[in-house]
Amino acid sequence: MISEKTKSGNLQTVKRLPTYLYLLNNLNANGREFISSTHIAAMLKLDPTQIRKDLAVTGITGRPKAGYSIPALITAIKEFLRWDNTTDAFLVGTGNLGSALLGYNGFKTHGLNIVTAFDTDPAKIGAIIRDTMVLDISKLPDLAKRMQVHLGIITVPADYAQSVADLMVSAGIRAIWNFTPTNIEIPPYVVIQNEDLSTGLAQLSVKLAHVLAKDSTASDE
Amino acid sequence: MISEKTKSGNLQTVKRLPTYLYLLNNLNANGREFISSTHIAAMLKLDPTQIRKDLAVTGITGRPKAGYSIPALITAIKEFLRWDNTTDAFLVGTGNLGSALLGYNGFKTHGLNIVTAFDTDPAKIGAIIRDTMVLDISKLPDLAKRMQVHLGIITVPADYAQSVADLMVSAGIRAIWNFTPTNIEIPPYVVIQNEDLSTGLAQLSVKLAHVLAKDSTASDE
DNA sequence: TAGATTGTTAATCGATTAACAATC
DNA sequence: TAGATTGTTAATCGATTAACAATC
Repeated sequence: MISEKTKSGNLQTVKRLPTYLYLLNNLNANGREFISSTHIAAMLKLDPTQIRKDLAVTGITGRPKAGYSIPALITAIKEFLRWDNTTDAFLVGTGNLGSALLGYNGFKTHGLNIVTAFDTDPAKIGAIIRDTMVLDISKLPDLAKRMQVHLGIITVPADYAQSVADLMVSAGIRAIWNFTPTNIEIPPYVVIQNEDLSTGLAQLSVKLAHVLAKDSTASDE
Repeated sequence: MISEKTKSGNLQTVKRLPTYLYLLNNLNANGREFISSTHIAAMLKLDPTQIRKDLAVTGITGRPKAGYSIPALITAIKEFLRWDNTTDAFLVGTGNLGSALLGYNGFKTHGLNIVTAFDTDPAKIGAIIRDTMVLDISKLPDLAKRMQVHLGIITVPADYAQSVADLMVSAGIRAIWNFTPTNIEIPPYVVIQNEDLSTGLAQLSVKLAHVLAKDSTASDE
């Protein structure tokens, strides 16, 4: 029942879909049934044509004058993002960030289920952090194969990121969510998503400097 | 001593600079003094021309045959990103993610100093989380003005994000790092950086589905 | 010197935005 | 009906990549 054309859309579109989904869920909770691209665009300060192009990848068509069915869009976006089914994942590294991710409830509505956490620290192994058991990392390969887990989350110190990734790959993990600044090398049949916070901080720093600089030159404009 | 041309570069370049910086710091720690765009490109799997274009925004020029001075690049990138001086910040919301950010040591090397945390929960107010004091949110406006804090980090539940942002803006905060999925409305003289994890998860989900789908159609290629 | 490398201009690629006929 | 809205093609914009003279 997956779209035959596999019109996967571009990655920029994929990045915007969760934003639309969040907005649509709010509208839906308010009992609203239809929404036009014009209205979505106004709320998100985006271009209406872009909204229509983005929504087109879900296969949902709108109705002239009425717009798009909100429940239909919600279902279709979730299906497109594979958030309609649960994907099991392993997390390695139960420090501050790892523990925070284990406790983040939002993942459940995004089809992500962190089934087991791993660490090397004997003080942590055997513990239960936010309802998730922490096992010795040596147990990962065997468990990954038995549980058919394909997604791995890396929240270890940067120096260990590559070796954890290597272990994951050898265990059959096919997708890695990397929260370290390390540039991890992986084979072509594995995908990686880098979620390094310093990237966002860099952008914010530059933007802040820019907006503060404008203050002093305001008289020039 | 800030560049007179204010050649701010594009945001894509800014996103890549922390990656270069991390790599350069590693090379520097190994005692290496020069590196060419060709070698950086090979290590990061990027285009050499893109590396040269990106590095040009820092004002550092390379030497034909030798490449770029690693220490000079490190200094220049840090200066460009404003990571050479410390910026004070407030954090609102001391849940799982907020606590994790308070404990993240990496921020120090990026010039970010979270001076105070805020919450509304009486059980948390007065506590000290990872060496940072937690105050009642009602203290934020006064303190922001007295301490001249311009950067705010939002790690509250999504429903409260807008009201926290409004409070920050009224207190003189000029840059907001938003970790909620909420589309926050801000005046034009304030900048925002959205760091919603679900965006990255969406991309990874689609990529994983794509790579798993390839397995079954491998015979077609 | 010979050749690896830079810095920059031109060409290409991809994503965003504009224009507009079709439609309910 | 009149007009708000869709879906799509064409135009524009911006970022990446190719080409290459200058250079150490």
